[in-house]
Parts: sequence; C-alpha cells; structure tokens
Amino acid sequence: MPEKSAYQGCPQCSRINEVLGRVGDRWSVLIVLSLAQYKVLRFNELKRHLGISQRMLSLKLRELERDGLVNRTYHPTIPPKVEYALTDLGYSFYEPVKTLGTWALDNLPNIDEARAEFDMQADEKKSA
Amino acid sequence: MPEKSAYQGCPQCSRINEVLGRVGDRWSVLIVLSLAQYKVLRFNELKRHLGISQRMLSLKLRELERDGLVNRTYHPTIPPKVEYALTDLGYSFYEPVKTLGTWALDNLPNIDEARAEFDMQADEKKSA
DNA sequence: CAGTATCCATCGCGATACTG
DNA sequence: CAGTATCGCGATGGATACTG
Repeated sequence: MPEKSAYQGCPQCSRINEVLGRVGDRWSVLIVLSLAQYKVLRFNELKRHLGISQRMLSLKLRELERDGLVNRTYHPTIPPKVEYALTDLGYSFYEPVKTLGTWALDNLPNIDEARAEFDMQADEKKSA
Repeated sequence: MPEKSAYQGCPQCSRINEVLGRVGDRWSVLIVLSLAQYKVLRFNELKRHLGISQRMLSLKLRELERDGLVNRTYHPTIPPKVEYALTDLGYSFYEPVKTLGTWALDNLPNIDEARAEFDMQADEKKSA
C-alpha cells in the first residue's frame, strides 16, 4: 500500500484507488467478467478459460471472496468440487466494469490511431 | 505483454485488457482525474498534487499523450512552461472512470463490511 | 479436483543525480 | 521549470512440486 505522501489534494482518492487496485488487477476483472457471463464456474474451468496459473487464481479468488464480490461453494465430495459465482455486490461491480469495457471496445481504434500518429511524428524527428 | 496462452475463450479480452492496463495504472487514472478537475495543469503542479515521482509522471504523461488522452503544450519561454490538458478522447475516457469511482465510493462500506466478516470467520477457525 | 508451498525471473517504481 | 539517465529494491506473478 503506497500510503506515502500521495493524495494530499484528494482525500477520497486513496479510497477510490483501493477499488482501482481491484480493477487494475487484470485477473480479478477477467474473473468477474467470466463469472458474469457463465454464472457459475469451477476452479479448473476458470483456470482453463483464463489461462491463469493455479497460484494466481487461488490468490485472486480469495481476495474477491474476502471483498464480498464472489461466492465460494464447497462440495465435500470425492473428488472435491468447488463452485464460484458472483454475489449481488459482484454483479453491481460488473456494471461499471461493463461500462468501461464498452468504452474500451468503442475507442480502441481511436487510441490505435493516436498511437500511430504519435509514433510517426517521433520517427520524423529521429530522421531529421 | 503477457501474450501467453491467455484469453483463449475471450478474444476481445486482450483488447479490453489494454484499457484496463491503463485504468489499473493508478497514476494514469489519477492524472486523468486531476486534469478533469483542473482543466489545465503544469508538470510540477501535477507532481505536487499527486505526490508522484518525476520519473513516473514523465513516463505516464507520455503514455497518455501517445494514446491521445492528454494534450501537451510546450511554451518555449525561460524558464520553460508546459501545460497538460485532457483531449476530447481523454474526457470521454473520464466518463466511465467516473462511473467506476462513483461505484467505489458507494460500495466501499460494503467491501469493508465483507472483509471484516471474512476476517472474523477466519479468526474463529484459527482459535477453534 | 482444488488447492498450498517454494523458488525464481521480471519489472514497476521510487530515489538520486544531471541537463537545457 | 521540465524533463532524462542510472541504480536498486520490493512486489508481482509464473513454473514446479506436493497434499487431502
């Protein structure tokens, strides 16, 4: 937690940042996205779907569970079976994330264009 | 860029992830937030406001400029003066970010509560 | 199957020093 | 003032091996 000298001008920034810490965490978002789409997934289903390592998936799922975004259901069978699903809070979190994802898809062409132009002008200076 | 075996089940995830990379980057978001609020800021104004290191601010600003989210205006005076502001694309990006920030402020109490309960139950097991 | 534990490479990022 | 260059530490996260 970078609680250095930051956020002097923005007291609530540190709190918003906590959530951004969750969103910024690609894996957490992808997990939420997957669960929103499939409703219920087992551990290895998520693992295969996302191409995430066991370690990371385990860590991130516990974080999400701790934050009340994901529900974990353990079935003590043999072999064991564990199902993950979004909580109500998880679904409510999905809403703004979806908004962001929509913006992303809509505007990535613009970003690509801006990058191309920026890089082109950088090249011009180099060859000048 | 972790272009490993990820995203098999979600081709557009990698693109969404690019934007999440930007959002996840706390500094980039805080810069956008600051510029949205103050319209125009100079390099050191941003630096002081955010408590960010020169190096990071410089790097992040160039990223944001390259992506077309931030506009850089150089005034060749002595001493030099450089002003940063959001582009139209930057402002449009601010919208979904604001949505997310609002969700954060609204729901952080819920997250805190969920955490407290989760940690309490974890403690119970430990002492059992 | 659903994890946990250990090891290790990478790198984000701050601190510091220097320049036009 | 507005950067760039270099160094170094700590966190992030993958690979691998082991357990109930």
